[in-house]
Amino acid sequence: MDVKGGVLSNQSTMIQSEEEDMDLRRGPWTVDEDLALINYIANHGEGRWNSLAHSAGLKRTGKSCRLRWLNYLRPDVRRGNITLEEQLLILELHARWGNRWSKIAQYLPGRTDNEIKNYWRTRVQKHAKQLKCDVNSKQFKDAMRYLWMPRLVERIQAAATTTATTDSSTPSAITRNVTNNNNNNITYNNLNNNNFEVHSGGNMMFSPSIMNNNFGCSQVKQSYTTENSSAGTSSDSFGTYVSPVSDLNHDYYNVLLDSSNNNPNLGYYQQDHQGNFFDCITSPSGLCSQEMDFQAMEPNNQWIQNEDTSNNFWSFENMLQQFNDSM
DNA sequence: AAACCGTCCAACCGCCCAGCC
DNA sequence: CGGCTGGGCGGTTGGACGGTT
Repeated sequence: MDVKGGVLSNQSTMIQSEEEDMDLRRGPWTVDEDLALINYIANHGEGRWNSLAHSAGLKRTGKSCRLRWLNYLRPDVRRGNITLEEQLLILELHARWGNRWSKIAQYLPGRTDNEIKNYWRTRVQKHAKQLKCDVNSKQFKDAMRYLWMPRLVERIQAAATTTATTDSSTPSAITRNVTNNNNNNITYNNLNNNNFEVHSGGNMMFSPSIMNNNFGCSQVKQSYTTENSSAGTSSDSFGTYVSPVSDLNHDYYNVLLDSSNNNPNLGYYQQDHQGNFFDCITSPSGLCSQEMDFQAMEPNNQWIQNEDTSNNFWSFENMLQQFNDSM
C-alpha cells in the first residue's frame, strides 16, 4: 500500500478519501519529492504552485509544495537555534506587531514565519503559562520589556565581550551585516564598543551603558526620534536617527523602530514638542513609579551566568513574583 | 528497561485577500 | 459585480525525540 502520510487527523477522513481519489499525498515529504520540487523550481522558478505541483509530477497540493519550499527547502533557510539577537528581535517586533509572523520574519533573514511562530509558542507562551498570566497581558509585556529583553541584551553584550577578548582576529561573534529580500538592512554591530543596532526599515539601537548598569526602572531612559540629528548626537549615540538623552546621571538606551514612515505610534511611546519620541510607558503598569530595581532583586545575575534561556527565566519568575507581591 | 512527559517543529487547516475573467 | 483561483497568513495538530521517573 502506498503511504499517504502519517499526519492525518481523524476529522479529515472525508477529505482524505477525496484526496485519495485524486491520488494526492499528505504527510511528511520524501527525499524524492524534495528533489523533484527542488529540481523543478531550479529550472522553472517558483509560483503558480498548483500547476507547479502538477508539472513537477508531485502528488501534492500547491499549498503543500509552497510550504515545503518556503519553510524547508529554500536554500537561504537558516536552521539551528534561535540566537540571542534573534530572540531579542522577536520580542521587540512582537511587542510592536503582535502575531504578524511573516512580517517579523522579514527582519530575521533566513528564518521562516513558521519557525518564529513555533519559537513564540514553545518558549514565550510557555513562560507566560508558567507565570499564570496571559501572554498578551500588560503584566507579561512589562516583564518582557523590563526584564527579559534587557537581560537578553546583557547576554549579547557579555557574549560579545567574551568573544572580543578571546578572539582578537574576529571582531564579534554577533556582528553581521545582512540584507533581507525587502532590502531592509539588519545590522548588528556589537563590536568592542558594545553597540547593538538593528536597521530594519527603522532602527533599534541599544546603548552600551544600559547593559553595564542597573536596570531599575527609575534609571532607564529611552529616547526616540525620527530626525536625522547629528547635532544632538553624543558619543553614546549610534547613528543619525538617534539623539540620545542623558538624563542627569541616569543611564539610557535607545530603541527606534520604523523611522522610515515616521510613525509616532510606537506602542507606548510618545512624541514631545521637539520631535523626540519618549517612553511614555515609563511605567505602563506603574512599574517605574514604584521605582522597582530589578537588579537588586536579582543578586546572582543568573540571567547572565546561566546560558540556558529557560533556566534563566526562572530567576525572572522570582523577580516577577516579588514584583507581584509588591503590587 | 519501560512508561511517561514535555518539547520541538513539520505539516496541515481554515480563512482572507487580491487579481483575473 | 460576482465567481473563481492562487497565494499568503495565523492557528493547530501530531509525530519524533530526548529527558525523567
